[in-house]
Amino acid sequence: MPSRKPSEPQPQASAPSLTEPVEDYLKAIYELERRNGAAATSEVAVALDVAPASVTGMIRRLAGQGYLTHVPYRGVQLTDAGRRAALRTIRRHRILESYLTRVLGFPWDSVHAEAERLEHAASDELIERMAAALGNPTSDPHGAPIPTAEGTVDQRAYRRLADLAVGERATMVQVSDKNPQLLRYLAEIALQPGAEVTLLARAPFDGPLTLRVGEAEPIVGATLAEQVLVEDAPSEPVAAAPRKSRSGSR
Amino acid sequence: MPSRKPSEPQPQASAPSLTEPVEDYLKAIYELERRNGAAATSEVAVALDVAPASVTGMIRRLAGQGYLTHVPYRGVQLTDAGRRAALRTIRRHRILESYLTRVLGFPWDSVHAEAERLEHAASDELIERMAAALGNPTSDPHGAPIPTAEGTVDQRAYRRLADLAVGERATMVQVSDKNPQLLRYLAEIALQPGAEVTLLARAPFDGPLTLRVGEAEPIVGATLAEQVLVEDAPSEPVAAAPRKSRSGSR
DNA sequence: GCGTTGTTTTAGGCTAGACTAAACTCTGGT
DNA sequence: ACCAGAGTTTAGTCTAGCCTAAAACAACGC
Repeated sequence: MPSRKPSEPQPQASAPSLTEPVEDYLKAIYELERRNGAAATSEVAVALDVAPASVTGMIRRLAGQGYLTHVPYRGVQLTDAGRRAALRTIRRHRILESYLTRVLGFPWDSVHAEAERLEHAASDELIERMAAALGNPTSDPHGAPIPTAEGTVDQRAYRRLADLAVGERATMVQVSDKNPQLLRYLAEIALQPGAEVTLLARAPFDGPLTLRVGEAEPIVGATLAEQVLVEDAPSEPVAAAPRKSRSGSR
Repeated sequence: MPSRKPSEPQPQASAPSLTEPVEDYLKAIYELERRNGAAATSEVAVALDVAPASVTGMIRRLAGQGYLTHVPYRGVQLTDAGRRAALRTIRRHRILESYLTRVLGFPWDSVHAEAERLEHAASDELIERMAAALGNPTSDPHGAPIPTAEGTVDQRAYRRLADLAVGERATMVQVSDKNPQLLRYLAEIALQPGAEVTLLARAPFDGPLTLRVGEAEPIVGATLAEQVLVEDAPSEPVAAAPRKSRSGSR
């Protein structure tokens, strides 16, 4: 029977035990830093739906605890400790999403919210048992890479569906898990990780794109195409013979 | 953005969304009320490991929100709303315990702590999917009855192992989930829900009891025997009559 | 080089939930 | 019938995390 005296400074063995808000801040800062090189106060505020002043306050505390460095008016960057904590949370989130969809049959557009709450409550033991039950997957249902327990992640950058050249074929690899409507629509047109997709046509002025996914030829907006990441399709069995190469990819 | 005025009696639409501490208080009060008829401030304080003064404060707030009635210096009792909320949390807890042991292979002595945290984070959807995956079980791994989603529970009272007469045979049905050491020991001697147990001898003055469980004849202390609940064994060792009643309420 | 604009920080408050210390109330023993 | 001790409540603080309003700052256009 472990005696409880929760008000004392803990032995700090290996359980700093971050609060939910702290885990959320670190996770959000990690993602912003990945995308933009650094995280601005206002960006964090938007990501977490809190006032900018609240972010400043939290940031000062986290800097004091060694999770990040803050140059006033310049932005924040995670320290190694901060990055480790963020990746741990992200790992939990993605394993939970995987388990909920693959084992419990949740639709892929509803697992984000559920994982967002469970990631703070689940023990390492539970997470690793779920991972094992899934055969230690390397990506979640939306194609996002799952960090290892040691804190390494696949950092590959992918092209956007919007950047394909007309006629080009690719494999869908990833999409953000945060927009249920988008995810439901993608499921409807069968555009999910692993799916083969060909860009058949592109209307001018950022207009809609015509795709081929399986037998169907859905027409999607540019906004959608910017959110879907793809990688080069494995060398094609039969020639799709793209001849009208007029725009350089990239 | 929902409007804010959280300190007033709310219209009570359908999303009261209790906080973790509130759920814990209601659950603890429910259990104490079941056992003792009413819950005393100090009992709640011990159960939740907080100071008695903290309990008084929380109780005043919960009374104001209509979850319980409080007669100063006399104790508290849950209202219907309070009882419903408590049973919801207890249902979640027990379904989680069942899922963790039966599906994810957790040992039965470690699921309590895990469920204690997850019960506040899991959605109804998740709980019901887990319950369905288990075939809607009616009791958890420790034999505690699982309330239905509508809020009814099997309230049968059982005898304690300590109260058997020498020579009497019974079926083990239930034990508290809160003491991991005890649970580990019970697993060692195969004294788990469903096990047949016979009291072979009892030493005087609350001394140790000699049991028969399967082939073994473990000797256990009176304290242990007081925590283990049993029911009359199916009449004869031979001929198991078809018995199905498992849902009697009241 | 200076002011305007937008971002960031400071200052000051609020709530939930916990604490300690002190005051109050109930009850049981003599 | 009283009064001492156990149990309970009040009073006053504390911390985490959020808020708004106002001040400070950076940076860009002219």
